[in-house]
Amino acid sequence: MSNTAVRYLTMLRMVPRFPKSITTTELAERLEDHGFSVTMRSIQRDLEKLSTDFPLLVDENKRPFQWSFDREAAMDIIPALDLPAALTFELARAYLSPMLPPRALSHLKPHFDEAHRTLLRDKNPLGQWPSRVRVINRGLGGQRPGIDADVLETVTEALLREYQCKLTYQARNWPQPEDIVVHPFGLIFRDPNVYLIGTIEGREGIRQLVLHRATTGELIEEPVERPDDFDLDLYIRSGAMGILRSDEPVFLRLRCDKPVLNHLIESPLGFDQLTHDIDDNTFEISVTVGDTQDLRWWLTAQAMHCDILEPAWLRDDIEATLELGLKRIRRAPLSRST
Amino acid sequence: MSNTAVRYLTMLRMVPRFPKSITTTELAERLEDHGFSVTMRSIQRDLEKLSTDFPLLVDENKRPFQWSFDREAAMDIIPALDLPAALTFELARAYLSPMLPPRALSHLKPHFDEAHRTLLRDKNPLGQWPSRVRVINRGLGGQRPGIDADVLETVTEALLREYQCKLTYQARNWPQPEDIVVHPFGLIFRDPNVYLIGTIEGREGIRQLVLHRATTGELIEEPVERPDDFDLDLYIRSGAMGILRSDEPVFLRLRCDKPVLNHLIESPLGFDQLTHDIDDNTFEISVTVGDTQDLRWWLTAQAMHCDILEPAWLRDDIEATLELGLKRIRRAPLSRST
DNA sequence: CTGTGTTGCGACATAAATTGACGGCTTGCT
DNA sequence: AGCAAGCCGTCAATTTATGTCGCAACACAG
Repeated sequence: MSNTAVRYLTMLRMVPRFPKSITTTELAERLEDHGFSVTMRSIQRDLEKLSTDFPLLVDENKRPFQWSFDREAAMDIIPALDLPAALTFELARAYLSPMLPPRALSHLKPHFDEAHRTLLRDKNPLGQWPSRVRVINRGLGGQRPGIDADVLETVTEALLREYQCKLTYQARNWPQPEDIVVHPFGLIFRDPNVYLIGTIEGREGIRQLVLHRATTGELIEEPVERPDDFDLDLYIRSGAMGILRSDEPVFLRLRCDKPVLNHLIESPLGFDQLTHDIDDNTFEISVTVGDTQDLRWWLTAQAMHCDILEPAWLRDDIEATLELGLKRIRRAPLSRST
Repeated sequence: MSNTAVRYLTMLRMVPRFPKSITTTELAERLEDHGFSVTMRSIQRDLEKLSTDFPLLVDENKRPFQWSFDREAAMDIIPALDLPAALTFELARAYLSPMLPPRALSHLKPHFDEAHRTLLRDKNPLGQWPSRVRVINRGLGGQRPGIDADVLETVTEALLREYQCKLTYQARNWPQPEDIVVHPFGLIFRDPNVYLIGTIEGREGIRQLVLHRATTGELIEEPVERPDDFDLDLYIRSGAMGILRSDEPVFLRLRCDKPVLNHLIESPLGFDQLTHDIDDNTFEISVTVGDTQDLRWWLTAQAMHCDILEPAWLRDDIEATLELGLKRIRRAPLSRST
């Protein structure tokens, strides 16, 4: 194939989205790396030709011209999205919107937009598609705390490139925001919050920084100092996040009422789930699951619909939770007591 | 710009992923629509040239050659994903994997792969990125029931194009699978299941079909017969899905213990949430939320950490749930009783 | 302010490619 | 068998792409 066309494509992929930019000289080098040896002149001509068909922006003020791709511009996918794929993108957006911080979502926006356009344009003359599909999200529907535009970007880049970064941060118990230098070890997305795990320069111990408490972020091009034996999984399992009570999986055996918990049969809790009917109104399942907070919540709420046959300690746990809850709710303040 | 290169791009976008295909003749027509008038001969030549640089497949057995794009092939995005965008894709995958049926996810796979490669290749010589980020999912971590490859595809296409479709389906109370013709009205994704809402030809009433119970699907190119006044949102709110107890939002007032429920302060349950401290160990929040099943679960499990000040009926509800649960768990079968 | 190096751009000649046209050939269908 | 559609090789005319040169504009350092 005429390597011209391929070179065009390669060039297009090299031009970054707007805030960033690239110069002809850089392009020349990078093309060289890819095996295209062409004159600078050609690159200049190419860029101009391309900008008639693609949303390329030039800043002609700085002298090595700064070329960038329109920030919002639709992405071009090859091959074009087909209908099911586009629909899947829509679903993804519905699922992710309440889960990911808005800033992160914005990176996916051009892609979602492309999918959206495909759905509207392609075959659906009525444009009625949005009225045909609904996603019902689980959870309490809380809001995600807002994360600063730059902070997330800085932190992810620092993490991936193993650099330090500077954050303006105010922990819950700090009287006021401080500028801190962080050595990032890892990032944990846990439903409502995003945690940066790392050390703060000049202070002891591994910290968890809740990203929405940071207001500014800046990359520092200094290598991270990290203990060789740090391991994010071990850190999480150590209980530092207060999530998993234990690393041990739980072998769970439940006796469930039939109409109410039928969905357990069709959506097993784990890969090894075994189900067998006891009588017309009862069935038992046995399955290995992770010992999570959510599991306890669910069992607590379902206690009236099932018996926890095993493990005994978990049943005792739930019983205690129920007991404490009931005790408290019974001596609860009157509704109008504030 | 030389319209050759643009034509190449346009052609590439027209070639669908593998199971589907397109012929030179079709391409000629569609290119004509896009304003490229070229000989068939050129198109033939183009396709051959392109296939040296792109994973194009040809079936030369059928006589109008069938061209398609490699099903698994990496997508090409213009411009290339930058680091934060690629990371966001990774996160999206982590969040979505347990949420979406595998078949739907497979449509996103090429895109996730592209992101993955970007992360590994681009700037991260150590390839250590996967050890740096974790997503901790909520929920019980159950499996999604498997949905047949064709079924989801057929159903989405039927929905979008307003056609009927034929499914081999076995409802829970049917003795054996039957072939039914469905008039699809809408699709509802609700965490573990996907529901197709519509009518069955020759039977009364609007049905909910759980997609994983269908084994085959086939598009029927006949227009859907749907009441003009059908509205998916109204349908859901009518309680048909057994989700929302009421359409009415709940005005919730909680008195919470401080260290345990601190996260409510930072991740409000709703936009109008107001918080005020009572003393060092207690705070109150008031907020409007949807009356969902999940809300009740959560309140039940949190009963030991907070008082439900309002609404009284919800408190009574939770109290009843706790009471029944406790009663049941206390007279539960012994652990070794099976 | 002045040189120096870099970058952009117009022009031009050459090399390379694209393209349509034609004709022979295979394949599938009637 | 006959016909139509589609694939492919070939070729000449045309269009493009590319390197090179020269000049101008700009950036920067001294």
